[in-house]
Amino acid sequence: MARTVSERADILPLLGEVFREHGFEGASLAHITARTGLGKGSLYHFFPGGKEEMAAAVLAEIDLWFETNVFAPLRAQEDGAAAIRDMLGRVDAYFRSGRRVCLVGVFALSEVRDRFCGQVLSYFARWREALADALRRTGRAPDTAGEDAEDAVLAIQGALVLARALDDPAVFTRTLARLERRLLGMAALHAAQQ
Amino acid sequence: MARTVSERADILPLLGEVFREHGFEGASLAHITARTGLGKGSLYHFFPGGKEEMAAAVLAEIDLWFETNVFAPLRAQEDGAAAIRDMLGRVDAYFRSGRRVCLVGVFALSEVRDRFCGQVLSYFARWREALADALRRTGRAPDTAGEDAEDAVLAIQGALVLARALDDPAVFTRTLARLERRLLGMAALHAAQQ
DNA sequence: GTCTATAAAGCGATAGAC
DNA sequence: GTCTATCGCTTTATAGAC
Repeated sequence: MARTVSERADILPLLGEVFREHGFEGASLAHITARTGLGKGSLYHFFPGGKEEMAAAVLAEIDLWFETNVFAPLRAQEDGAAAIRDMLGRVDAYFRSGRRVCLVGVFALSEVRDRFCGQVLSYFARWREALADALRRTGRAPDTAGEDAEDAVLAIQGALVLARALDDPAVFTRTLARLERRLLGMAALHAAQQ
Repeated sequence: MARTVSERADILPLLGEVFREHGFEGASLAHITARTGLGKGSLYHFFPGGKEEMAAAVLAEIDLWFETNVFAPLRAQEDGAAAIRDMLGRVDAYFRSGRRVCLVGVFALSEVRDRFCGQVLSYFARWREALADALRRTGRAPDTAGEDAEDAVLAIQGALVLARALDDPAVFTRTLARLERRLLGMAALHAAQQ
């Protein structure tokens, strides 16, 4: 691990990995110092609030990344189908084709959800709404777009669970391919019908 | 909490709830003694191997319940469509319509998966295969049944994540309804085509 | 079978030197 | 900004009385 002077932003990704792999409770300071190469002194210099502040900062960084690279493009890109295809590509890259887990999902499942309730809820709610927006632009009926978007977001989370449970990242890859068909396969059809 | 002499089998469900709510690392002996009403002496009398043995016993109990009430009926019931409908009903009841989380899924996501690797993998693999079996009996093409079963199992897990993240159990209920349509809605069609 | 007392280790967090 | 030393508390686990 690099032993030079570091910045808070540099260690956030490393912190993220530790929380992803061990969960909030399992992510001990010992794990964190080992992964980051920083002593407790440095850690508490950057995060006076301790572990809770570290986790909140990681969540905020993840949130910003998804807002910038996933949610905003979903809302802004005029071609809904292209927007959805881009989302699936970025999601595949972010989750390393099923080899990396979703920290927000991990937090959601345990009782630490309550500590980060707002951040967890907002992440998934905005993902669902942004995807529903894009779906409507593909010509999907407004009243089904919401449920279809929810179905897709939840499938991504479930695929991460199953891929890890079965120790088979291909589950995730297959799921993304199926989602593309489910979300876009009928888009041309819908559009043509109008 | 009942203060009389207890049996190992009586405390397993309570242990399950603690592990579900806090995860393996977060489930401290303090939480466990509080929930079960048993002192450490009793706990170590029943589970000499400590927390790890407790978690393994809970996983085994869950496995047995699903084998008996979900997997076996899926494989045995001649009417595939009825078998799948039964599964969805029992899953809805087990997960309390989205208010209860899947312990095996929770374990799968963190690094404790490695400790219970075999049990976690077997649970999901058998669920997927049993459901694929039932799907084939509805007339679904053998080569798509496997992927459709995988999609359903993973949707259930994802719905539990999202329901908790959004603090909205209805996400789970909606997902089960959608799965019934997706798995069986076209069953009559498939059967009729033959 | 259940309890309390206790051991030994690990935890998150702080202080203060550099 | 980084480190080491240390505090006080919680952790898992054991021992032994009842």
